[in-house]
Amino acid sequence: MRDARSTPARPDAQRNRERILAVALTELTRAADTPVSVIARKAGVGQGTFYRNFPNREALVLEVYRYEMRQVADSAAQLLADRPADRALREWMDRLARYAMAKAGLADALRAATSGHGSLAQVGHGPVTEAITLLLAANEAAGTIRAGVSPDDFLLAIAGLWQLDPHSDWEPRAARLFDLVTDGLRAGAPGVERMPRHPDQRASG
Amino acid sequence: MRDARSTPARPDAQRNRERILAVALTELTRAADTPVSVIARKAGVGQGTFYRNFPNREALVLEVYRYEMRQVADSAAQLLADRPADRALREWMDRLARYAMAKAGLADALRAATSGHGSLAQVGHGPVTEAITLLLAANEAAGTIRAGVSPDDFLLAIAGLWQLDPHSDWEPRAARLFDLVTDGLRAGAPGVERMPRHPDQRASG
DNA sequence: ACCTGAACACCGTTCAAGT
DNA sequence: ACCTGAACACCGTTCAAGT
Repeated sequence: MRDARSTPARPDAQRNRERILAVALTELTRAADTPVSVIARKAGVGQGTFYRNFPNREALVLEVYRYEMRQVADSAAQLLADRPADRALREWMDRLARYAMAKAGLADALRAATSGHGSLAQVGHGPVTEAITLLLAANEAAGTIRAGVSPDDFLLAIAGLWQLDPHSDWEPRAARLFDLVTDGLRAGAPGVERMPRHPDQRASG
Repeated sequence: MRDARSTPARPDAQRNRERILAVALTELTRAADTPVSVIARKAGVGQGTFYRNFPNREALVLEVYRYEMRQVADSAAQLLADRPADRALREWMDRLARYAMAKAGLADALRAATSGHGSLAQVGHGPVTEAITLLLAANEAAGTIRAGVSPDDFLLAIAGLWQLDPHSDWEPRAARLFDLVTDGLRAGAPGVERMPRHPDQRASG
């Protein structure tokens, strides 16, 4: 492993690392249990080179998954600029769901590699938590959710997402989960006296 | 594997199976990655005997975890006999949380063994789903939750439970999750006009 | 029938040898 | 410095040989 403070890697070494990551994304999405040896071979490097770049298999999987999560996380700011806070939150959840399902192979790889420590939802921790913080703050300010809900609370409430089977008809189940969570967040919010139960349902980003 | 229709096993063979299960419960709770060879040895049998009783490691872990889940599931009926429906539901969730945390080692073993298929929450499927069905029906009848929530919806909403770290201060986080879910279930329920947000908090079974 | 334990297949990780 | 790939350690599963 090489950190930001050390001498920059030789360009060819740099490229090795990137190739490994690219191959890992493709390969682990297809089959979560692809051996390190196969990933190394397809990336055109020896196993030793793999372990020069990553301390172990888990570190690789984590980095790949983290990168993917950051993509969704980063879209939150834009959504908030375009729509009312409650619509932005719901659209973001929908995107998260699509991402989580598209990368389910990766998620399995992560579960297998990190069994025991580190839960799936908290992987993008930096970016994802930031995104949720933004979304919750905007909604709290708009009076569309109650105060005092932490990003951690929110993540825990939607954790069921990662239990859905991407090969199944997961959309309605995710929608029902989001409806329930939305109602839970709304309960006791200042802007809510007699509100329809989950009005976002009729909309589609 | 031997199913119910075949000739009953010899008493000594029967005892082997039970010893394996007992050792597995202890050992997997302590360390989720205990090898099959160790479990077999501590149970006093050869590896071949292990595989005569279980098709693979996953089947063992599943059977142990399923048995543990059934314990919690079966307590639902009694709770409903003793208390109002909403209190019974909350107390049952609290018990489920304590069980899930106590058996976290087992849960890890299961995650590792079944990575890809079968989510943790749905393992006890038979008994657990039955228990939830009872609890939801009673609450719907009492007007304390809205109609049309399936056991599957409920399981998805509390799935975050299995992400908590049993070595951490998980109780308040579980409580906040349950509060949010309770509010979500309550939204739009007939018996609710102006209800306190989550009144169960002040109570303790 | 049922049991044992050595043998097999396979994977993650390391390291001696090379450039 | 960095790379390669054979070697090592370890685990799940099978199977020949025994009772």
